[in-house]
Amino acid sequence: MEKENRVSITVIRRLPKYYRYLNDLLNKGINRISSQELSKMTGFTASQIRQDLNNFGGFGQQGYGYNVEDLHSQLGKILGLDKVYKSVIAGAGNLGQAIANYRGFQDAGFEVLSLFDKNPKLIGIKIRDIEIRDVDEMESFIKENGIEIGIITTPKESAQMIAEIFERSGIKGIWNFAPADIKVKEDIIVENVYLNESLFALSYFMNNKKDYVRRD
Amino acid sequence: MEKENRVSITVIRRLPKYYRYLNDLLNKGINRISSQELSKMTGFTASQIRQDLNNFGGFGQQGYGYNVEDLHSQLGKILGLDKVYKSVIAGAGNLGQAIANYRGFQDAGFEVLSLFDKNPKLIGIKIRDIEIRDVDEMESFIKENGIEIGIITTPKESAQMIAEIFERSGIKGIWNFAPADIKVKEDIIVENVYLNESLFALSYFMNNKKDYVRRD
DNA sequence: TAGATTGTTAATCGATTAACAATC
DNA sequence: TAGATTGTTAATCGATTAACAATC
Repeated sequence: MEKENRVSITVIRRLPKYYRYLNDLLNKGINRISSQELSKMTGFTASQIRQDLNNFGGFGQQGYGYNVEDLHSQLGKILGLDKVYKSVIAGAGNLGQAIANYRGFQDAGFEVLSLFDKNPKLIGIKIRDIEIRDVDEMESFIKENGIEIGIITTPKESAQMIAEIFERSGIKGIWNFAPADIKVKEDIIVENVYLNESLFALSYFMNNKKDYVRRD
Repeated sequence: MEKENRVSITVIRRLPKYYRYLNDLLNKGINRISSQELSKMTGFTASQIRQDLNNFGGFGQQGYGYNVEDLHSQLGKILGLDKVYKSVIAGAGNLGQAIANYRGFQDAGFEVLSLFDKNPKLIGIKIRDIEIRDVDEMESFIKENGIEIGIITTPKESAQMIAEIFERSGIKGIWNFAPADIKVKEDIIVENVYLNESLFALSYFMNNKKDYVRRD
């Protein structure tokens, strides 16, 4: 809704972290927090935290700090977590099933309506009430059910083909776990989770410990 | 081996991407590439690519570009992918099983020797030859087998406890999938994969499309 | 040799940190 | 009122881009 001049991506990537910490505070029953205390928890500087939050408005109060519940709910709105998103998972292997099973995503408003696979052995099986269907039915399922998010957990060879089905079906966002760059039209948002790249970075840091110990 | 003054983390995080593209080129039988061509493929500027690579040495040749096979192998060495790492997975649910099953990691030299869980129903089962053992045996298993990497795929409530077992056992690097910050002694490298944060970022970008369409 | 492309320095841009007046 | 802490501007730091001489 804001007509801000586009908040930088590095800021956006920190928001979910703030949100998570605020959630922890909420669960602990703490209802007031200063940027300094948040700094200790998150490792970001207090200055940066205040700067980040002020991209979206002045949520704090001088002399007091931030109200945890309020800030949590504001960040939730900013991140779009006040809505429910319907999603499907393409690829019903272990990773797809792991995501379908994970309560955390459902709790945050991301609902998985179906898994899809081409393996006949999997088709018909249910993961926590969520049926695995034939990938041939995916396009019509997405259209009929107003699915907004498509999740790719297939091998990389199938990723582009799946992405194209998503595109044809009117999907708005793709969460891609395949180690491949998928190409879709510009207004579809693609968020990649490159597990390889994360593992390789771990490997690098392990081999160059001296330089990176206690990095953040 | 290098005694460089510590290459910036943003550079390190791009290396696995270069490595992946070079791997694709290798598989296509292409043996020569310029920074300009790499730029087109990766979306990074040619200038940035040359800068990044020159943190580690001059791998190119004026007037020619880079030899794909050579650069690939150099990056592999830099990332530490020329070694084999022994790892164990704590948490034998879907996510743990997905990782144990994923050939890509084994191919890159990350070998999973065992999964661990506390659920008696899972203990004894094998995932692709990899046995699921009782988490009570984890510490001794790690010590006896010289395990270097511990992977956490448990619910967040158990993550810290698992991390402490890893620490006691002499683990050198932790790949953490639990949405929690784990605290271990400084010289253990921790690489976190926060799936929630990735999903929330997707949600944000979907809700602010106008500003972020065709971001990179 | 002429053309191409690197390696590297300098210029620019953007992000982080510091500082402090405003104010609860 | 005194103390605390924000919101915000200015200063610093670091990362990216541009430019070009070196050289294959």
